[in-house]
Amino acid sequence: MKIASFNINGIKARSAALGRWLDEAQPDLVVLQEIKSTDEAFPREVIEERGYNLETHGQKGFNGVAILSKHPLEDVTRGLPGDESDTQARWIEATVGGPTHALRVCGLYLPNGNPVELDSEGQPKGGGKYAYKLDWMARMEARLRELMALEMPLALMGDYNIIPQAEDATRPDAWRDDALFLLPSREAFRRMINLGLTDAFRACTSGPGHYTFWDYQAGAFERNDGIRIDHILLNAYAADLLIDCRIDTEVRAGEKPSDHVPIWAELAL
DNA sequence: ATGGTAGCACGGCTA
Repeated sequence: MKIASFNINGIKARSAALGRWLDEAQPDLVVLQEIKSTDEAFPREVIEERGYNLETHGQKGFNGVAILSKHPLEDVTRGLPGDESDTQARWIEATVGGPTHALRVCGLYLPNGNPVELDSEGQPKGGGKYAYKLDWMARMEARLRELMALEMPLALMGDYNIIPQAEDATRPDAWRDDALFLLPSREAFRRMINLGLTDAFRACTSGPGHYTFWDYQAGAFERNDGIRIDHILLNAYAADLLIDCRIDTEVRAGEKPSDHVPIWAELAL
């Protein structure tokens, strides 16, 4: 089973590009981020006409996530638990059955967190975007602790807005004080990894020069000035089934591309 | 310090 994550940056503007990639890559399951659409306005045709089931968790204008799958999706839940007042659409879960095992999938769009606002003590300012990011990550860790009790394969994938290490950026110095690379961000990411998750990409490929995002501005892609912030994390049941994980870099050179490219993993299930 | 680009939706926010 080939599973993938793609920050589509606006599904209405990206239907053609998504269709081209689906035809080429033939994934079994995809989580999308930044659909920037309500559920009602989502252009479902491009997905459904290719034989995918579709579950959306949308929002007007910003954010929004979705799961598409050739196999039926079961036990779909929407929203990250832990804060009833949080109205941002950034989390969706579903279970998909393969020939041999079922897989629990979480599709996530982790908050960006910029601008970083700190108080006089150097702590994230309450109500600010960086505090929201760290609060959201704490809630994700709590949900992950529940999911780790499931004795079945688990994949958490999406736009994490986290640069895990310096080698995951062309110019790490440029990101030193950015919410994507600040130490508290990377510590919160590592805490989740340390609960027993495998970074599928790093299980298959080491070294610098592998990115999933290039800014639209200043010709970042042409200069290969990128960052690796879209990740597929697997629990041990899923990591034991990992065959390969790759980034579809060439998608960024296509017509009217998203600023992110897809990342996918092949699992033996 | 600014401006550089893009999406949504039509003004300004988000990234």
